[in-house]
Amino acid sequence: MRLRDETKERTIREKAIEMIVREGFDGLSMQKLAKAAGVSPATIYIYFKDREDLIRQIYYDEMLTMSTETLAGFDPGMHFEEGMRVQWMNRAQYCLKYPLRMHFMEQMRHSPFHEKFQGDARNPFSTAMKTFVLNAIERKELIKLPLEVYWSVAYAPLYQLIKFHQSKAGMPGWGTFVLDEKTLEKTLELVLKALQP
Amino acid sequence: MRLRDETKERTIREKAIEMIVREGFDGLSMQKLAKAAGVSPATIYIYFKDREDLIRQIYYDEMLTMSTETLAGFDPGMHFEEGMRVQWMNRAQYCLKYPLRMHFMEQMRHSPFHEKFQGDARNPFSTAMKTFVLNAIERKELIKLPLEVYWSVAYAPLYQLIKFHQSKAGMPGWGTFVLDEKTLEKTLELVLKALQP
DNA sequence: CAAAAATAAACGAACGTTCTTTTATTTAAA
DNA sequence: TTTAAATAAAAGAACGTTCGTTTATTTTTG
Repeated sequence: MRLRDETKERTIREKAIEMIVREGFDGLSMQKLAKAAGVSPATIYIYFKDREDLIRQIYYDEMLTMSTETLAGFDPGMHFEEGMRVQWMNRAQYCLKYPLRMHFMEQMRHSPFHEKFQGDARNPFSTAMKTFVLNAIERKELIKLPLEVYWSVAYAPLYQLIKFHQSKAGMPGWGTFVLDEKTLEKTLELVLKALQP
Repeated sequence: MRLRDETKERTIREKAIEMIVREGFDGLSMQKLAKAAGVSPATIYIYFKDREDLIRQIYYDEMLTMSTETLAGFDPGMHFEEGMRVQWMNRAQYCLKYPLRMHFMEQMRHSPFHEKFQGDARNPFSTAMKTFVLNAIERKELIKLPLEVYWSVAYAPLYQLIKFHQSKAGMPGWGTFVLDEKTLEKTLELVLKALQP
């Protein structure tokens, strides 16, 4: 029995992410990917059922990593301000540490794949988040509002900031933008001001 | 001389948007598009130089429409709260009126096409926005902050709310979410609370 | 040696694009 | 008013290429 070379699978996954980020899903072809990863096209099919399965597996894997890193040091029972700060810093760190993977996820989230794969995903992330919010509302550390409104006000600004940071161009006509810790902290304070009673 | 049938070009554009929204850029093939629009593949090349030019033209056109509708009834000299309200309502109306086009733009914005096409676009939108913000800061109706931070706090929550509204599934494990005017108004008030001195 | 990994080569299908021909419409000479 | 040249739109079929995937074979290793 010959054992699988795990390096091969990792390389395939990494190169796939690179290709998708650089050229979009359009640009991800199995033959080009094989060449980029230094394997035969047929080898890819040992590890992945087909092209869609490849994308799906990368997506799920990244979803899991993201959830795990976002929840590091986080407890749904935390006080609101502390919990928010932990999450903001975790998310920011993740996005800035793995810009490629982040780009991949962003592209994923806005493509038809997202709805296609959504149903299958089971993550402990949502429930933790829900508990955290309900706790905070009950303690009167957070105003009473629908979960979607909370989510939109609490995290959308963070992701937009990160997108500004990562886009080399910045807003057209604006200067370049660098997201430092101070800016992050200041923006978080604005968001907290909006959400606290 | 035979005249162009303008219906043809419009149909091609519409079907292209539909295909991209339903199947992603992956799913947009010239031959399938031709069939969907009821024309010959060669006809598409009368109106568009090539596949990329097709996407680019649809993008620019939609960019323009979006800017125009967002700036309707808006004046950079407006008071902050009123200006924000006008922009929020305009954006929300646009997104809810043209969900397909909105989806197309979202997909566009997160694909490699965005950076590719960005440099060429010239819109009066950015300058109007910049003036509005600087005015508001000077009048002390808006706290002093970088444009990117302002943008992130002021509009990212709105777009996230709209995305929730449009996704049939909602957050996994959450109920369905419908964005009504009251929710919109309440969220805007939260954002204003964050941004006003 | 048994068995799975890995490959090279090839499959039909679909891709973006173009070539050639036909069709519709305007122009203007008869 | 008729008619034919002129021209661009539109179509259909085909181009060579690349696509995702499979088959047949070889290589590696428990």
